[in-house]
Amino acid sequence: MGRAPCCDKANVKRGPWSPEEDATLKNYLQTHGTGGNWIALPLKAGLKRCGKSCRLRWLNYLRPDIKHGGFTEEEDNVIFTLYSQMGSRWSLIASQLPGRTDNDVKNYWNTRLKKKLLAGKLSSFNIDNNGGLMISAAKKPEAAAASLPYYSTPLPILSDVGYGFSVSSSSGTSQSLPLDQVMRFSLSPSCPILHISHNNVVVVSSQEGSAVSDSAGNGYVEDSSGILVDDHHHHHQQQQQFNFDFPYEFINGEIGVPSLVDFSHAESLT
DNA sequence: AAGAACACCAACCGCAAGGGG
DNA sequence: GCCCCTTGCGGTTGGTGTTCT
Repeated sequence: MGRAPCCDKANVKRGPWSPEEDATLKNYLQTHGTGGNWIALPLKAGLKRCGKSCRLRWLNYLRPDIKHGGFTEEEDNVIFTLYSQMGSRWSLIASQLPGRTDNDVKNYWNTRLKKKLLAGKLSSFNIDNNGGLMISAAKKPEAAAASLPYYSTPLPILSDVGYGFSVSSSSGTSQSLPLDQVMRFSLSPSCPILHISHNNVVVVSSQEGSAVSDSAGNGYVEDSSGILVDDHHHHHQQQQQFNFDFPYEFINGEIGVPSLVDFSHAESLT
């Protein structure tokens, strides 16, 4: 036996809310409040809706302080900065944006902001007291020693950006990038962080299962864990794994590489 | 003009956390 | 400490509108 459903699904209305239902819910809440129990609320208010549905409708749409309409560039940058630090904690991100709901922020990110970021159109980011906003999947000792900030959340925003490596310039143009150029920046084995910029170029990794090749025609594939491997070695069961394993920082709106990064691993590619 | 593809977003679902008995 | 219930959250879905071919 699983958990009992929160309401009798056969006897509740689902789908879009009618203006009449909105008015009923709004009037009830403005008169009585939630009463501390959303589950019992629809019955008291005379609505044939699930309590969860009522709560969602109120929080995401009917609340008087909700801000409807487009996001400002300032809001974009707040969302991106916070997402970079904490990942998809939409409620926390939304709490920093008055009038915005977690659902709003989440939808906005998924439908627009990801693309905006990849097109290189985000104009500015916060730089913290240590001079950089760092993004990485794992703590790196050198960064810790240098007192650089680190965050444990990877950059999932890049997980579905497309296939192969591509380059977005700050002017918004995009082109594919030979892997041997990418490998100037892809340095050491272990963590699949896949986004980095250098000299105003942003490099974005591929999705799982895609393949890329360098200018000499050597093939590379991503293995089942999303790690980029040399296709030749892959087939000979001598896998070499190449990943980004260093912190990034935002410098003038670009993601930059701190000077402490050791590029020596890159040599193993050629 | 019509169908397909894409974009947007409201709403739903399931899970986890927290609180009360 | 355990169980049950409610709430809050994040991921996902599906309907609708818009743009493209």
